Amino acid sequence: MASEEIVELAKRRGFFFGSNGAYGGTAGFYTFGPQGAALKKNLEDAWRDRFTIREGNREIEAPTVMPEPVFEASGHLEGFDDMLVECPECGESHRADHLVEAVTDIEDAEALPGEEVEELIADNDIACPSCGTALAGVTAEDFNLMFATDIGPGDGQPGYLRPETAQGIFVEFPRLKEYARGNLPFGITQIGPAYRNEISPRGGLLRLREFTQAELEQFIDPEDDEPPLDRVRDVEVRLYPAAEQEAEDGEYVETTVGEAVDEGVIGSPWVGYYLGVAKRWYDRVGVDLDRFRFRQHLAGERAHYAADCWDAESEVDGDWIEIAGFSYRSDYDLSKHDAHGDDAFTVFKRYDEPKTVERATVDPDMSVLGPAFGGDAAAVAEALETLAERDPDAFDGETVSVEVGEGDGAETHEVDADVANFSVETVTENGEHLTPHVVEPSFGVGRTVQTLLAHAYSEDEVDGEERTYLSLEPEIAPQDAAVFPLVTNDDRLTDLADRVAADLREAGLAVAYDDSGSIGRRYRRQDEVGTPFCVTIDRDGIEGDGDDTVTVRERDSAAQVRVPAAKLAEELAALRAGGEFDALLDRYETVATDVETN
RNA sequence: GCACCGUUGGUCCAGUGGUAGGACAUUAGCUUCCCAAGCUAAUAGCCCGGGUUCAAUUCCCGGACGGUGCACCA
Repeated sequence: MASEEIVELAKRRGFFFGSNGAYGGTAGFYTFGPQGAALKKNLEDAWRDRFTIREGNREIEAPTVMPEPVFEASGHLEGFDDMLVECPECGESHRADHLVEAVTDIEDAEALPGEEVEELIADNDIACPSCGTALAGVTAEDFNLMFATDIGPGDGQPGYLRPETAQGIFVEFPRLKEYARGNLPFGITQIGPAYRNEISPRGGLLRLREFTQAELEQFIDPEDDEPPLDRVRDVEVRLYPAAEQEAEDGEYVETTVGEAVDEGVIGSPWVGYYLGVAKRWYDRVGVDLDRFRFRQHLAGERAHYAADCWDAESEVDGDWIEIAGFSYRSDYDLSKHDAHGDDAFTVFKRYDEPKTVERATVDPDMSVLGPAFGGDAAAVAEALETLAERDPDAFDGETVSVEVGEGDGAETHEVDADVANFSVETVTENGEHLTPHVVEPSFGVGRTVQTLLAHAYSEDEVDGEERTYLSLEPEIAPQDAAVFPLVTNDDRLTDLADRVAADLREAGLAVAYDDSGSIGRRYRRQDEVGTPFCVTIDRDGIEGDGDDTVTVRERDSAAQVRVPAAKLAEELAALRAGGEFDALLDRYETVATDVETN
């Protein structure tokens, strides 16, 4: 399949299309049409079913706009931008930090301030790689990939559209841990939009400026918590480890989750567990597993906090695209927010047995320190505490000397040892505060939609006529069924068709009704949007002795079976929930149609 | 951001310095008992702005959008 055909079909049939066409269009923004929105919603429901409900996690919904300090803490404000220099001669833009790194020993020029990078460019006579023009004196412009906005009127506080849904979970951790009653492990999910002001949006739904993520943040105790690996131990996975990617003739490793974890191919059992869960889920929603792999991030591609990171990749139109990332983020995110935010981003971990420890403490007599040291008194007391922990022997003498202040203002004070009230106490510790580690499976919903369409796109011949159809899973297809009166010149058929469609809708099924054109044309319309079952009301079904029956036609095979109208909603609901159409062929009368697919 | 190419009914395309044509689709009617059938009719379009010109969908410049390559992708 070619993605042009998908794009054309998507536009024509209402899956997705570039937004704001009436105003010239806006790059990086796509609108999901009726079919696409339904498909996407079904996919999100399937994700929620698997990663929230069945994993015992809880879902939240956080705002998409967040204040600046959140991103100071997360590192996005500092690290989520690129320093660009534009050549005055040829107009080419280059990464300023990369240019500097290329000619100096500096390894992380991205961390340097702009002025310094500009100086380095001038001092090293760096020239434009494209045309050779000297770049000295050219301003290094920061281009931050976050959308900025103002919160509130006037000089309200600066805010940003979240570049990932994850931050909405991390910042609320102090409260979320309460809802988990302080117990690890627990998982929080969120499905929603995220925003990145991409320099160059490309490839339909593949790189957008607004896109939907489905993320799970699994909070764990790194020492004690282990994933239920046995549930997925036998799941077969195609792995593309970093070592194989770097090798001359690197190959896929076909193995099982259990083996890969046991042999250390997958570094983290938690990551391994979610690779297994995800693999099964991708199969369920209709990803072609022959065009699917897990690729490990190369060392250089990994974020510095990620111990191990794997992407789920699908092949679309000859290219491998990232559709999910599975990373072990350690305590990076929570530690950052703990340091920047007001609340504690830790949980209290109770020891199995309370520990009795001897601890050196001081209880300085402030009524002495106060008059003696004035404004420095509090600092002196604090210094005494620190000293007691570090060097209890210092309190053996008559006086204790502590240093207060920093740099030039530093002062050494002598304190009488007995004023410090030094003692070694025996205290009972019931536990400790620990910063949970985070395992993050993060899914791109739009990219998965694109994958499903590409993998479902099929062409064959029915009765010698070419047809295009989407072989979508019934659970995912935008419509559950379509209802047709075979012909419209018989009120009995149209009346029953109306009734059948209404009944199915009342039963919660998404049903299309179509009485326009020939029956073949109507089948093709539904085939092209992937409707798995078409229900046709014909005269044979109403003229017999017994109850009314209708025919149900399966999309891919065009096989038909005659089902009592009264049973229809129940049977279609079962099919949507994963039932096999072939089982209907056994239980009901099949309909000879002389139709051949190949 | 840069370079090249492109943009004509809903979709896919043809074409022209004097404002356009096809195919498919859609709608209505006739016909019609199972896979894009037929007949009749209808709806519907030159991406936006500026320039040249008596006249621009067509030529020129700029922009937007799309494709490809470069760069980028925490």
